[in-house]
Amino acid sequence: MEEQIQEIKRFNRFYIKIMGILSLYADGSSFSATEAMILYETSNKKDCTAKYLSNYFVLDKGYISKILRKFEKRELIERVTSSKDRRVQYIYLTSKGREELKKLQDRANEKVEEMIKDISEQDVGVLIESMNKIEALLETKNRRD
Amino acid sequence: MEEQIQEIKRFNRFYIKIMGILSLYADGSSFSATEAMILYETSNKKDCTAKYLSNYFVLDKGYISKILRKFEKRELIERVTSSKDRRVQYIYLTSKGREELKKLQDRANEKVEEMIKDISEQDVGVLIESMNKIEALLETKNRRD
DNA sequence: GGATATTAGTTGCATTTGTCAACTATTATT
DNA sequence: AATAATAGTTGACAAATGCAACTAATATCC
Repeated sequence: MEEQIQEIKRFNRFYIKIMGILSLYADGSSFSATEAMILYETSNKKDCTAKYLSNYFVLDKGYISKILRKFEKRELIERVTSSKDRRVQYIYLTSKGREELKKLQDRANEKVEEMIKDISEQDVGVLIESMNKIEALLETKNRRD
Repeated sequence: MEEQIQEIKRFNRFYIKIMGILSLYADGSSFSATEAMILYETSNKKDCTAKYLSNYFVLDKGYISKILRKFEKRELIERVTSSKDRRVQYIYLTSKGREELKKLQDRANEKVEEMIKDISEQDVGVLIESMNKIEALLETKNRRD
């Protein structure tokens, strides 16, 4: 048991490092990692709201609000007040927002390609299977929508 | 290929979230995540130096320097100038530093235990195997000491 | 051997990132 | 209607991190 915990922690350290090196979505400068994740989640989540983002990323709602304002200034998103509850604003990517997100994603794709470029096709299969197993085993927990 | 990349990226998002929720080493307040990693790595790496930490974590050396100074003030580390090269200072944990690190580690252990507490022993085995596979497949790259 | 370049670490300043608390507008509760 | 709760905003602030100039030491090159 103790030993298993150590192995899991070792993996976590390892993977933190991998992700740091990948810096997925860290493209030069136009978005911070957090901003990129928010942009992505906005497109991913149906009828996304500030509150959802704040819960999902466990980030202060004031901070989320500021990021969204910036996005709005840059015309990456638009906000539509809910007709049911006028406190709520749904967030949607504009076409420019989708474009920018796509650029980020393309860049992230390249980094992942780079990461696996020396791994045989078969081993990439093993890699993904392993990832899926981990996800399946851990995922039922930590659900919060 | 494209699909595999998407799966890997999905796993990365998933695992970022897991680690966020775990917040390993984020114990209340006495250390930030970065500080905790640095404390750990200081104990982990033989004859650790500021330069090593800066490279290893890809963090500004000025920033590292400040964290180390704080650690020194708190008497968690001590620095010993190398006799071969007096620009270099080796960093060692004091007994107080080891104590604090141990507290962090105990807390991190508890979180990992919590994470796997509803998973059968056998599945924990699968989990760890999967982690090890991922590590083995990715690790030959990204070596920098 | 001295001039010059490089390196490890430090320091002050700037920026980025994030938190907190007070506030507004709106909806829910009683 | 009165009060409480909720979604989001805002400004002041704190923490985390980067940058560039600096010092001291060592390495390199003539």
